[in-house]
Amino acid sequence: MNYKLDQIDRKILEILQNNAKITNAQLSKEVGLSPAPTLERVKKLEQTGIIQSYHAKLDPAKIGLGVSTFVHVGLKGHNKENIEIFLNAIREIDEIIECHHVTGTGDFVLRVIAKDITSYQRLMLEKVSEISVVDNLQSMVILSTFKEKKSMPLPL
Amino acid sequence: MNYKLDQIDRKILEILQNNAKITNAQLSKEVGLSPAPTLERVKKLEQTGIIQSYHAKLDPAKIGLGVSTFVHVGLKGHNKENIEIFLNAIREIDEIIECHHVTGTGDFVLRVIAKDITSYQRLMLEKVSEISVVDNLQSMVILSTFKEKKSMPLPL
DNA sequence: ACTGAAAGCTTTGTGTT
DNA sequence: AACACAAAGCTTTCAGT
Repeated sequence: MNYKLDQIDRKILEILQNNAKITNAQLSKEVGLSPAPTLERVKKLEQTGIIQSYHAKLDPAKIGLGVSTFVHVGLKGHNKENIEIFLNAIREIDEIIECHHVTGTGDFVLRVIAKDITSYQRLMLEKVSEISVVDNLQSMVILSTFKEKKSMPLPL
Repeated sequence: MNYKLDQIDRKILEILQNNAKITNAQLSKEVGLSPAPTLERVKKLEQTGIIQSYHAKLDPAKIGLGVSTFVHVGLKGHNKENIEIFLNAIREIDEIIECHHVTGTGDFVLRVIAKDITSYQRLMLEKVSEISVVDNLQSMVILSTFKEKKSMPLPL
């Protein structure tokens, strides 16, 4: 499932990844089309699912979320049942904002966000460690973030 | 720098994190205010920087980006100069969409996205490994993503 | 924080190149 | 496909309450 995007489509995608709130009038100017066909292209990109959704990005620090981490999780077994148990538990925990199944030493990588180290520690001890199928945990606290592109490279 | 948000502000933030394209009219209905004061609150949240930006989220698979990874990077030394050299090199590489300085075994965690395993391998071998201050690399390929919340937990 | 009105823009549709 | 133009519908702003 791969679509043929021309140069204009790519430009639209690049712009909307970085600024979803741009008006269609402005967007059309930047890509060099008139408003009508520009909007048509955006609609098509949405309908085909190339554009999945639009999100506001908040500043974690300003809403009292000072701690952001990656956590490597090893499970006690790699069978389907254990994975299901783990995922069901993960789904219930609001502070876990991402959960990826990965190759390598651990089985899963989590992205966790919390108010401070104290509440992070309590979260990990009381909730994540307590999941029956969890064997081992390794936390990496993010000290600072140097790059956080909201746009992906568009190939071809 | 922390702001006092009431229940309505939190509801606005929650909604906009999940759907930045909602109209003000609809948003005002969902939070139970009329359009004018609702818009005022959104503007204030933008001005204070609590809302940082708005982004379109694309489907990587549909634009031909099949490989997404985490990479742990260890540097040859933890001094300022080496870190600067590393960050300057990282900034130039489009496929690296995130770079975090973290505690733990490695020094940095990267988020990398590429067309396929072949081009990923070439990217790592020819570009990332070649950075003079890089000592060791460990890639974890994301097999699947089970949770990817675009909204963070709002404390209090 | 609300209502109500006015201005401006977005968006849609038609006909044309 | 894209354009220009016009019409309809929102969004947004600005009064006054």
